[in-house]
Amino acid sequence: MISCRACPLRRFEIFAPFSDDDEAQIQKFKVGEMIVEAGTTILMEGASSAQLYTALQGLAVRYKTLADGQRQVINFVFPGDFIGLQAGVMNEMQHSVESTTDMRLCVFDRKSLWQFIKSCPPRAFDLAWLSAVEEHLVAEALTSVGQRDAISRIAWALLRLYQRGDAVGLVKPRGIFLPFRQQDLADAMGLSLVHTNKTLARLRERGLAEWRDGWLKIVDIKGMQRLSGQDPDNSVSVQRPLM
Amino acid sequence: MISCRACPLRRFEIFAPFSDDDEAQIQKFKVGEMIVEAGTTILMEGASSAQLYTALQGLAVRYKTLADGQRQVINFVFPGDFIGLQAGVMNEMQHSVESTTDMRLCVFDRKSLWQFIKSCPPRAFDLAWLSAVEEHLVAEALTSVGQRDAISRIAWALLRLYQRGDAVGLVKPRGIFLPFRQQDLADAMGLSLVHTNKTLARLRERGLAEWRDGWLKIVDIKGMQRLSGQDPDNSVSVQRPLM
DNA sequence: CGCACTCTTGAGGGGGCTCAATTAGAGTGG
DNA sequence: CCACTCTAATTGAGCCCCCTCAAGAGTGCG
Repeated sequence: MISCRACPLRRFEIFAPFSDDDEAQIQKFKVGEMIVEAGTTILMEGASSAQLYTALQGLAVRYKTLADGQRQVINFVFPGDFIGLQAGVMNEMQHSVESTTDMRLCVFDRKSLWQFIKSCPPRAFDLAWLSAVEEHLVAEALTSVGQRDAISRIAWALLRLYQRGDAVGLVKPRGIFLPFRQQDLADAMGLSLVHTNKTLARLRERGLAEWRDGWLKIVDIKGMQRLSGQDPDNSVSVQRPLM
Repeated sequence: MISCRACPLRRFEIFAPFSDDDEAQIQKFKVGEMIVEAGTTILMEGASSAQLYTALQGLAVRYKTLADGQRQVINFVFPGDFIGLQAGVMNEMQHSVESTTDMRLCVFDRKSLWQFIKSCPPRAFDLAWLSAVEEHLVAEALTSVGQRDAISRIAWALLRLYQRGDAVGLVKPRGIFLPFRQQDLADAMGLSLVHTNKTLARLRERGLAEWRDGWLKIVDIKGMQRLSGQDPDNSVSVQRPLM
């Protein structure tokens, strides 16, 4: 088991720096690691999980399922994301989390969350911080889905995925490997699978971005930013704590 | 200035109970009250406010503005809602807050938030809790906007507004007074003003709900729940802390 | 009385939907 | 080694929901 000190995520500047004391506290809170295969349901809507997690490696999808089987993808999970805060703080998850790839997760015990907070109040602040960042991301998605047409939405989503991956070192020379299905992207942006597919083709034809066989390549960043309505100045991702 | 002990919001069961000690701590954190007129911008996107607020009376709208002037309403603000957590925890608001009616707000000093957390760990936990509830509400809106058609979205929104108002005692025999504009509802649900208006008319004709001159009356709750895709069992709102 | 704001209603067009069929790739088992 | 199955991506056809444009009514206010 990797110690928090040696956690490879810590070097990325998107994460707020740790004091040695913070580190010691969080190390005590950590109870182990978990490895799951692609396609595993890590947390289930309505469940009251005994564990909370931080994603260390791999990708996942957070989604809500409706009575008629429709699915809304709330967000994509990247390394460093804290999973299960809702269950920890309210008593029940309001959405499910399913791994898209094999994953390695840092495991925390829900019961000791309270103890953890008492011993280290500043970390409670971090919990709120994490949650506020999460809300911000969901609000941005809502804005995109509510106000923009298909090509802008898809451009926005691809750009966000790219930036989030970049912040945790996932970008390689040939692009970034994001093995989500087109259906996941469609369910995230409130579009049909068919129209998502056609819109991806349009982005390719217009020389803006390519996403084939899981590999995403942003060809024209400026063009993508313009299309997605993203402010180039504000494209720097917000810093947030790592638990 | 009303003391926290006498706060009229405390009696509503949607809010998690206070211990006397909690109350004393939060009273120290409170620095005053603020009255604003309808149409006031309380917090501005991009700003780093020195104050945080809890709405005591009146209604407001949280929204993001896009470069081209489009607007996405993220959520509606009801009494008991904490405003400005983003500014308190990240350094900048990611959306604006504008009052729809005259409002009375409880004012907290941002600088002392840190002190408050240290002195009262349980309340630090509440901050995370509040933030998680807020994220949940936004995720629900995203689900509605992303997956449902116009009439379902509007039905969902009206039902949510009604339930949220009911939880803080705003429902009168003739209904609930919600003086938002149709444009606000349209911007919240990602619909045009025109289509929102026509959809409201359809809800009226079908004997489901009426919203005229600011007064909202849910005529057929079961029908509205069915239409909005809301689970009747789950319609009870989640409990949350009051700051 | 003119201006501004909000709500309302009609008309026409298009963006994104559903239905349907095809291709490609990965298992799986005989 | 090849049928068979299953999943994911792709492409075409037709249609409808919701968009925009436009005009009008009701209300409050300077």
